[in-house]
Order: sequence, then C-alpha cells, then structure tokens
Amino acid sequence: MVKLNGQVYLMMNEKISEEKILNAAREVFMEKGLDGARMQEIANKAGINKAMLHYYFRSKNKLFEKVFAEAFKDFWPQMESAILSERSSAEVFASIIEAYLTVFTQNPYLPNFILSEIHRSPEHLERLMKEIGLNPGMMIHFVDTLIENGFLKSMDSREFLINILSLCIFPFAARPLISRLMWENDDKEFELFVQGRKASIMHIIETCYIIKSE
Amino acid sequence: MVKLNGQVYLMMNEKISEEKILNAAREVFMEKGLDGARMQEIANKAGINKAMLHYYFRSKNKLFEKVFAEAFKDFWPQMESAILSERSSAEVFASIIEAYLTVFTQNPYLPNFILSEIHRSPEHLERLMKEIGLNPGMMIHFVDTLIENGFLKSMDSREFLINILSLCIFPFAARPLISRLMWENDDKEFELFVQGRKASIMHIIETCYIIKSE
DNA sequence: ATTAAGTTTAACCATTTGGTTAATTTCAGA
DNA sequence: TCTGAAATTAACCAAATGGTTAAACTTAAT
Repeated sequence: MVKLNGQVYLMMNEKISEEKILNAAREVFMEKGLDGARMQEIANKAGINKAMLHYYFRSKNKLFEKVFAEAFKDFWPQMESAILSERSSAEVFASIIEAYLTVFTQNPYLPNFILSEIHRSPEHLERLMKEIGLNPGMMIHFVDTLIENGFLKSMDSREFLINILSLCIFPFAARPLISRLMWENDDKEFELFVQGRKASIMHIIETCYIIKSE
Repeated sequence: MVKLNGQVYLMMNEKISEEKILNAAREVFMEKGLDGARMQEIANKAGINKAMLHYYFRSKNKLFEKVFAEAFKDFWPQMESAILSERSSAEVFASIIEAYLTVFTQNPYLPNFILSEIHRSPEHLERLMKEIGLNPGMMIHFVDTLIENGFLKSMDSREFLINILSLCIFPFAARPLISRLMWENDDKEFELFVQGRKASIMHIIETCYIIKSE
C-alpha cells in the first residue's frame, strides 16, 4: 500500500494476492473448518508462500474471521430488500426461499460452515450480528403486520420464521446423509429435489399460514 | 481382560476406565469436533493418564469412531418401534417427533456433531449406516402405504420425511443463532419454544398432509 | 538512477500434539 | 505367597503446525 497526497493507492499485486488468499482460505475453511484447515494448504491453493498469509492477515484466526464474516452475510439473504419490494407476502416469501436455495446450491459447505461456528464461538457470532446490523426484529414485525391485516393466520411469528429457515437450510446442511438415505446418493435426484423445493415449501406456507393474498 | 476356562472376565477397573474415557471423549468430541478435540483434554476430563486412551482405543480416530457410532444411533430414533406399534399414523409421527425433541434437549451438541461428520467423512457415514442396518426404505414404504390407503394426501414421501427431519433438527442445530435472533438469547424462551414444538410440527403435518385418521 | 515503501521468499523456531516405551503397580488365581 | 497377565504411569519422541525473521525483490515517484 502506498500513501500519496493523503490518498491511498494500491499496488498492482496487492489486491491480487489478498484476493487469492481469501479465495483459497474460503475454500479450505469451508470444507475443513477452522481447526481442520491448515495454513500450508491455504498457501498452496493460493499459489503463494505461507508467510504471505501472515503478512496480509496476521494470524489464522484473523483470516478465518474475515472469511466467516463474508460467508455470514450470504447466509442472511437480503430479506430487507425482499420486504421493501412492495410485493405480495407470498411473493416476498418465495423470493427469500429462492435466495436461500440458490446460495446453498452454489455453496454446498456454507450451511455447515455457519452452523459449526455458531456453536464453536457464539460470542464471535453475536459480535458479527451486531456489526452487520442484522435485524431480525424487522422480519418479525413484517410477519406480525401480515397477521394483523388478516393475510396470515394468527400464530407465533417467530415459529413461522424458524420453520421457513428449517425447511430451506436443513436439507443442504444434511445433504450427504439425506442423499444417501433417500436416493442412494444419486446427485441428480437431489438436484431434482431442490428444483421442486421452492414450490414445495411455498405449498406448506400457503396451506398452513396464508389466508388471502393482497 | 482375563481369559479363564474359555470364558472372558473383566477386571474390576477395566470397564470403569473404558467407560470414563468414552464419557469424557463424548463430551469433548461433541463440543469441539474431531479436529478441535485434544487427547490431553479427554484424559484430564476422564481423570487418567493420556497413554490410557491409546491403550484402550489405539488412536484418536478409533476413539472418535467409537463415540460417533454411539451418537449416530441416537440420531436415528427408534422409528421402527414407533411404526410397528400399531398406532394411528398421527401417533406414530408424534412419537418420532417427541423422540427427537427429547434427545436433542438432552444432547445440545448432537445435531451439529453429526452434521459435521456427515460432511467431514461421508464414507465413514455410509459404512456406519450399513453397519447399524439403517433402513430408510422402511420409513418411505410406511408413508407410501399411508398415502395409498388414503390417510395421507398424495405426495412425495421422501419430501415429507425430509420436512419432518428439518423441522425437528434444525432449530437445535442452529440454537445459539436462533436464540439470539428471536429471543435475545434467553434460554427460558427457547425452552418454551421447544415445549410447544411437538404440537406445532404436528399441526403442520395434519394441515398439509393428513386426510383422515385411522 | 536512486530511494523508500510495500511485497515475496526461504529458512528457521517454539510449541503443540498424537503417539510410544519401558518401567511400575494391581490383582486374580494357583 | 508367588506368579503372570493386565492396568497404569511418567518420561519421552517425531512430526506437524502456526508463526517469525531477515534478506531479496518490485514498483512507482523523485
């Protein structure tokens, strides 16, 4: 990094190396977790010297935190934007569900990665939740409003949200088990299952919770 | 271990040490995973010398496999016995759900522990599934029969089972996150949630899937 | 070309960690 | 009480691992 005229300039290779490290670290950490990951493996995968990892991120933990912070944002899809989009409640839920299915299809290790860290260091999780301004109250309030207006049946809005999360996330978190239990580990079958999943979850929501659409 | 008259006798302390090791190992592995666990910590918690771990279980991996095998059985509650119990389908589902909620309430780390291993070593999982004669086909067939007999709506029985698993397991797998998101990390509130969970899941099943009861 | 800053590397280091070994203790049976 | 096998311990070891260091290399502005 170069400072000049009070302005900060990045040298050509800086962004590239940092990026390569983060990409490699994401892969390795996602697959093996903090404890299972090896700095040497990350360096190899990034195609650079191990010392570079420490040069850019100081320590294994710091690097991990960076990777986790990025991943955690993906785990919490843009519910706000979906809510604010002036669409019907059914459409809002559909778009949230779709966001999840897409992210997890593209990042198979993400659900487990987050779930592990949730247990490994809840404090870290809590700090991060505050940092990114995660706002569950907004979702709860959104659902409560729909209930008051008679679009959703009377119920515990928290439970409703937890059910959506469960139905979206769990099948991916347990994919290798489910795939073996249900389809003899045939990937194609699981993909078919995911393709129908959005409609499937929406059907449950509509049957159980939605009274009328706006 | 002592062999005498072709019969095998256990010396007084053998069962005790082995048991102490397994209990300690279960605690540590459940909380920290295979990579995060330390043999020394297990030894300390068991109140014995580290060499004893190897004396009884040869290696960290062997010890882990033993712990995992036991835990995995708990993860798959006695669906068979519930099915064979000649009760109505609703009662069968209720008893399966209750089994899960009970096990996870008593073993908070269990869901995550299994989910991690599912991704860490699917081969190990597959081997174990065969060893304990895990029989998903029976469950699928059970649901299919209920459909044919008009007790359940026409649907994909696999999806139905996955939904039950999701609704039962996920809230525990993500408990620290959910607890913070929904109830400011108040344990009492989560316990209340779990208390109502059985009825809550049954309500979904009945509303979405059950046509008539036997 | 020189400089000064950031970048990259190879070699190195201290600690941790799973695992071993050899000696000692315990204990049931003769 | 003597014996032999199993149980237990303390000390030890080699490998792995996260991290450091000092020197060499790039690069952009003067």
